[in-house]
Amino acid sequence: MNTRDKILKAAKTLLYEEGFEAMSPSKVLKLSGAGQGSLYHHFSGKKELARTVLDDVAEELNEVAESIFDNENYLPTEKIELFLKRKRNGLLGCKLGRLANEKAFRSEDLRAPLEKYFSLVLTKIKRTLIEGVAQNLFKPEMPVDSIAHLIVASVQGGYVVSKSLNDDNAINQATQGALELLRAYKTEKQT
Amino acid sequence: MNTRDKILKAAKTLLYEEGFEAMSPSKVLKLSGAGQGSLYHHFSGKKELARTVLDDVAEELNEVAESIFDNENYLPTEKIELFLKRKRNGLLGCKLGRLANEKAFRSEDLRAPLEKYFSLVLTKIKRTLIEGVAQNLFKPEMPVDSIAHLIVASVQGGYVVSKSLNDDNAINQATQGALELLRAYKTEKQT
DNA sequence: GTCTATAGCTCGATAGAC
DNA sequence: GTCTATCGAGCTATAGAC
Repeated sequence: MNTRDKILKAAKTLLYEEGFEAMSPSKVLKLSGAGQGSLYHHFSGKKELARTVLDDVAEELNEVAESIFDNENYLPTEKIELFLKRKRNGLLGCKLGRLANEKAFRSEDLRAPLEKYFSLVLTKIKRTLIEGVAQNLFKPEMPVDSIAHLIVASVQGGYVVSKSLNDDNAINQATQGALELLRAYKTEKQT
Repeated sequence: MNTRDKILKAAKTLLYEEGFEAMSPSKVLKLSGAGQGSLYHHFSGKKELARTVLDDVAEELNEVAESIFDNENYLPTEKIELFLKRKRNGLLGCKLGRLANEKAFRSEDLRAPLEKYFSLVLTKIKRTLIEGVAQNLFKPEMPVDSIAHLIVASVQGGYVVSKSLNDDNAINQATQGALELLRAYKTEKQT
């Protein structure tokens, strides 16, 4: 692995585990094994390094979402279920959502990967719900927009509650709750 | 207002607006107008200052929750509705939940106020749901534990999504979604 | 109890040899 | 392209006058 990639890998780990503010260039360089100047040879600074990492992370998470929601092997109802039933460790957190509260993410350049990912996921879920209604799997009165938001929020909020309670399972209870509630919007066509 | 209170007030503002890491003692002192030594006369350091502020914030938020869930004037269904319909500005964030992802909050001493508040709220919501079932307002098959988690997560996750999208209303869509889904668990006794 | 001065450290970033 | 050395600024905390 070349120096640039080693730096990116170290930055990715630190962004996930400690966040942006705590990811100091010196920590990145120490973890990557690279020398001091290398970071500023490959990147204009800490911000650009983080942005490069986060564009990559957003792409990864988007591929996970695609593997569920753009997969023709599943029914709309199954897609929603698969997304909500993913096993998540609440004490780790979402690689993007965990950063949303940091001061630096009020600026467009750092927030952009978060906006891109959440927009995409919300769109995919909304479309899936609409398809479910069209296929008579969900009841027609389903408010797709607000329910798409709720589904995403149940994951992100689950992480927050898990971390606050130091309970890795709180997030799974939240997504389980969303799943239970959604059942009521299924038609009799369902098992 | 005495110096200690001025310092607490400034720290409270900065914790809410910028978080713990970004709340430097120098900023606190500048905002409060107090001199350098005062902070360390009244508090052992930055951590104890934050803990004092957060115990206070947890108490405030708990009083809000009590005003809804421990109020005999409302039906259980109305209590849940009031909680979910509170107008929230998604770009501000929860004074406690916004801190959950910071590194310093992995230690017990800083996390304690967050755990206390979320435990209390979850307990109150769960109890309210159980009362609702007992009064035949909610259907008996309602899974109260996971739904209580979902309700809290819809708020906390709503803030995360709002900040990520820079959309102050995303949180209201998420809580609205929770409300819509809950409707299906209401009995015919409801209007 | 409040102030000014300053310690020791780490931050993000730069200079310049090789 | 990678390294070592170092900058100025801001960090958390302490010393000591009043």
